[in-house]
Amino acid sequence: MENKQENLDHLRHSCAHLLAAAVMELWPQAKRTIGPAIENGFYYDFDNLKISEDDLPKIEVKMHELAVSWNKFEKIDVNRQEAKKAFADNPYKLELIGEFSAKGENLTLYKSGNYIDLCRGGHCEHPDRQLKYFKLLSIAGAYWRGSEKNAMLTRIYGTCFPTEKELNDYLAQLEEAKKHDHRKLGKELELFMISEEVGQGLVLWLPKGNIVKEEIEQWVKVTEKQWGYQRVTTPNITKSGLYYTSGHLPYYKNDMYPPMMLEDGNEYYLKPMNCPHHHMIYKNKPRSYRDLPVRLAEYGTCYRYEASGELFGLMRVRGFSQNDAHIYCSLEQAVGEFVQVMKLHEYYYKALGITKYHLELALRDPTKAEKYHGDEAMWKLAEDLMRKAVAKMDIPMVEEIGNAAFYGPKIDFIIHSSIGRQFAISTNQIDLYMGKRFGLAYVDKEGKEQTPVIIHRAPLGSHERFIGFLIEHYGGAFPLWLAPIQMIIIPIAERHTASARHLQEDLLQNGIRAEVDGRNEPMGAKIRNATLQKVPYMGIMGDKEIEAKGLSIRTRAGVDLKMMNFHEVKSLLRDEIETKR
RNA sequence: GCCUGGAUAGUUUAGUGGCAAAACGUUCCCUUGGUAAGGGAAUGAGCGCGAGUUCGAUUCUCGCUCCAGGCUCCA
Repeated sequence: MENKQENLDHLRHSCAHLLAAAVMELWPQAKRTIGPAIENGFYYDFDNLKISEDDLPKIEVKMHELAVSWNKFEKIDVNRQEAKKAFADNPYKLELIGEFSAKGENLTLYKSGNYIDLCRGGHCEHPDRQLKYFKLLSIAGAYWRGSEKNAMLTRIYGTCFPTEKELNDYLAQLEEAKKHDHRKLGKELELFMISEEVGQGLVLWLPKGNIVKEEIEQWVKVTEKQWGYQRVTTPNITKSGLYYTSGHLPYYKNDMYPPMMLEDGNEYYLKPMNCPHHHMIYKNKPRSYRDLPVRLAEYGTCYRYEASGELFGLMRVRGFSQNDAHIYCSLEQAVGEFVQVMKLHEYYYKALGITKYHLELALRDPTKAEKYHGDEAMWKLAEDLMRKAVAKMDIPMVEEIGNAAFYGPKIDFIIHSSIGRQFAISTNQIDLYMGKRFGLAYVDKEGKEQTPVIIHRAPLGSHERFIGFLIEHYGGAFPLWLAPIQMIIIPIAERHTASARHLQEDLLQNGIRAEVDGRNEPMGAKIRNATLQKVPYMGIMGDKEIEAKGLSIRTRAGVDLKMMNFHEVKSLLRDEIETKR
């Protein structure tokens, strides 16, 4: 398995060489930089190259032409002088050569056909036979070495497979993924919109999308009550002082909407997070160790002024409502509470059929101490507590250096969408820092004042991101309990419409979201429309059905469930609505 | 924020330096049907916004806004 991946990487890296060779033939003035294999293909970055996607086919043709003469990759060992001479006109390669030789690494060139590149190796054996099934996918800008301080290069993405079938399957999968894009489905199914007049990154929930949102929210309220949370509501704006206390101001000012100045001289900010508000509620009265843990939950609306290029459908927005809560507990309770938080995640995800996810432990970057608050011992303890809790679970975890919050490490749940995108849905922390900043306290058994540990958690992230994820997860075909329209009744002819309306009333009374398609269209057209709208159940009503006081049921998957009487229809739907969550 | 590309009826798209096209949708008429599109008619954009070039700009140029693919960032 591992070997297979390695072979694939070698193939793709070889293909990157081929891409660079073709580009250099077509645009000799371009400066090559690097060209690695990546998860689903490869890329190569160039400076001084101005091309558009229309040029990609031309490059592909040239690649096929060149590949014929590439019977092998020949390794050439060189010393520093030789390497420098070979890339004298390429500052990027010179930079790399300088670094490699400073580290004492051997310098190697690889020659294939007439093309030579600086490379540490890792290629396929027979490029002329193996480099056949590739496709250039897109071009993009990318900073040299990933730093926005550096030059913006032109990146060409492509992919390559050992066989034509694998390539075609992958390309078909990309096409399929486009159909599941939540932005496309959001428009087609009328779930949400973003209006230029309202503002970038500000979501307007349409009636159908709002049903999904409210169903989720209702479910969360019931569930979290059972799990020992108390619900609160806090306002969307706050005086600036709270954010100086938290330490977010002035450092994160750029990520907040600018303040409103009031006549009394106070600045008010739209809240970028709910934490300080919940802290104020905790602080509202003296707390005893007997009260702990205190778990305060809210679908809190936050605003963050994300950079315009970051905005992405529902997944990255400027205004959103978080499935947020803060748990105030003693140090001894922290691990147990954190375990419970992770179990709540598992409960939610299992119910929704989300099976692919992992944890990401975000630690601070020790070389950038100035970015972080708090002392060494606090960071160590917070990390240890979270690791202890994770050890009790069976969820894969990766570690990321440098992604920590400024006041502590965090653990994100990353869930994988059906079309291969990954999203950080939920951020969780054991926070040993903010309690002190906000002067939070409880009285312990000995009558001494202690600072509570704060656990931040948001299993379902924000409504916006989470529903965006669910749209892609289900491909728009929501389970019955979430479906905006649960059943559509299709009268065959106009004389059946009154009975259809009558049944609709009955279903509505039974808490089932039913509609009637009363248009003057043939039944086939109505079925087609309901199927495209991914309505779970269609109920056909004609003479036979009225006669038998029944309904002929068809699912959106095209399965004919035959005629049922009204009572059976109702219990079929009610049972499914109640059990499928 | 940065790079590249885009913006034409409610939606999806075609197109042109000289009156702006189609399909779907919507409305009406005919049809009253048995499991993924029955027929006809009408309606609807002045081509993202602003400026420039031109006799004339939706089309060319510049700026801006928004969208897409990336990069960077993400309390």
